[in-house]
Amino acid sequence: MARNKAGVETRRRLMEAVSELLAERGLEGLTIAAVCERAGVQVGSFYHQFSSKEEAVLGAVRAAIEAVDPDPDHVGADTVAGLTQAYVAFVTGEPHLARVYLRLGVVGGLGRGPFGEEFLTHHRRRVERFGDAMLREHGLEEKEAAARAELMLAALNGLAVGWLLDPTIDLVGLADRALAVAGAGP
Amino acid sequence: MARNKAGVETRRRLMEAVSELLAERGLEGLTIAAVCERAGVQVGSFYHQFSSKEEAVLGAVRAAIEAVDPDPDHVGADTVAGLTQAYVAFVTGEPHLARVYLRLGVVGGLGRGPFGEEFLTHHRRRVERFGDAMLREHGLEEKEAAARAELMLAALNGLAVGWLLDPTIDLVGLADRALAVAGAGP
DNA sequence: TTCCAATTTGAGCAATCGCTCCAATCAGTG
DNA sequence: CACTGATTGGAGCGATTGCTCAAATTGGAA
Repeated sequence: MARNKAGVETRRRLMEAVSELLAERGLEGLTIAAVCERAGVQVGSFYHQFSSKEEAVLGAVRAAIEAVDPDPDHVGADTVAGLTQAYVAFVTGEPHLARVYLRLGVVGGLGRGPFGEEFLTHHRRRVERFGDAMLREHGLEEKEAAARAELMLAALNGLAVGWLLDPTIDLVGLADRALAVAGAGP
Repeated sequence: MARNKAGVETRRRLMEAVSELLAERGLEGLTIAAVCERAGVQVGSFYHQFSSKEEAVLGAVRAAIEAVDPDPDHVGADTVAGLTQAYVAFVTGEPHLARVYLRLGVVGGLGRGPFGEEFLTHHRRRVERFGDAMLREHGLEEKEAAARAELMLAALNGLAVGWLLDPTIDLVGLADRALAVAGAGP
C-alpha cells in the first residue's frame, strides 16, 4: 500500500497555494494556472487531485472560517467580550482572509452554491454562541438574548466591512462600544 | 440642440437592462452581450454610452440607492430614523442590487479599483449624514455623534448582510432596535 | 434641402479560463 | 527485476468575455 505518498504531498502543496492566493488576490484572482505555478505543479496534477476548482477552494475556505472560531471544539464557556475580541483579532490579523470570509457571506446565501451554505451554518452557530454567552452573563430571556446577539454580530460584520474599506476607522474602539451597548441594552 | 434624443433613450434602456439582469443573475452573470440583447441594442451602442461595464453597473446601483434617498438634493434635514428607513427599504426592496452594493464594499476597498473608491465615497457621505442628523436630534458633541453614526451604519450594513444570507431574521425589528440604541447611547 | 455630428451596427480581436487527454515517468509490490 | 497502478507533464481545446473600430445610418440644425 501507500502507493500515493507523492500524491498526498502534491495535494498539500496545492491547498497551501490556494490559501495563499485566496488571501493575496481574493476569489476573483484565483486561477488554476496561478495555483499550479505557486505549487510547482502542472495543471494535470491539479485535476488528478481535485475534481474541480470549487472543490479545492472549498477546503481552503473551510480553513479560513475555522480560523474565526475562538473555540472550535466547544470546550469551555464563551464570553461576549471574548467572542468579540476573537473576531476583531481575526479581522485585523488576517485582513485578506477576513475579506474572503465576508465576501462568501455577501455573495453567497441560501441556495447560492456551497459557499453560501457553509457560511450560513457557521454564521448561525456564532449567533447561537453569542446568545448563549449573553444569556449566561446578563439575566435575559432567550428571545431578548437572541435579538441582541444577532444585532451584535451584525455590528461586528458591518464594522469589519467598514474597516476593510477604510482602515482609518477605530475598529477596536467601535467594537468595544458595541460590546458595551449590547451589555447595557435598552 | 437636443441632438442626442435617441442616445438618451438607449442609455435608459441599457441601464434598465443592467438593473434587471443584476437582479436576475447577479454581478457574475452580467455580460455585455446579455445586457445588449435585453435592451435590443448592439454592443457598439453600449460602449458609445458607457466607457466600461463597471461604469454601467455602478450607475445602476447608484440609481437604486438614490431612488430611496429621503433627501437626494441635500435640502432640508435628514433624520436618523428617515435614513435608517431608507436603507432598510433599499435592502428589502431591491435585495439583489443591495447584494451587489455590499459586494462592491467587501471586494473593493482603498486602491482596489473604481468600485472600491466609489463605495468608499458613498459610505463616507452616508456616515456624515447620519452624524449630522444625530448632532441635530440629540445634543451630542461632534466626535460622539460621528462614532455613533459609524457604528449605526456598520450595524445596518451587517444586518443587510445577515438578512441577505438568512431572510428569516427580523431585519426591520433589528434595525429599529439599532436605531433606539443609537439614540439612547451608553 | 443640405449638412454633419450623434448614433448605431456587428464582425471580430485578444485575452482568459476551466478543463481534457494521453503519453511519459515514477515508485511500491511481488 | 519486471510489473503495474499512481502520478506527472504540458500542449491545447472550446467556450466565454470585455471591448474596438470603421463604416453605415439617422435626424435635428441651418
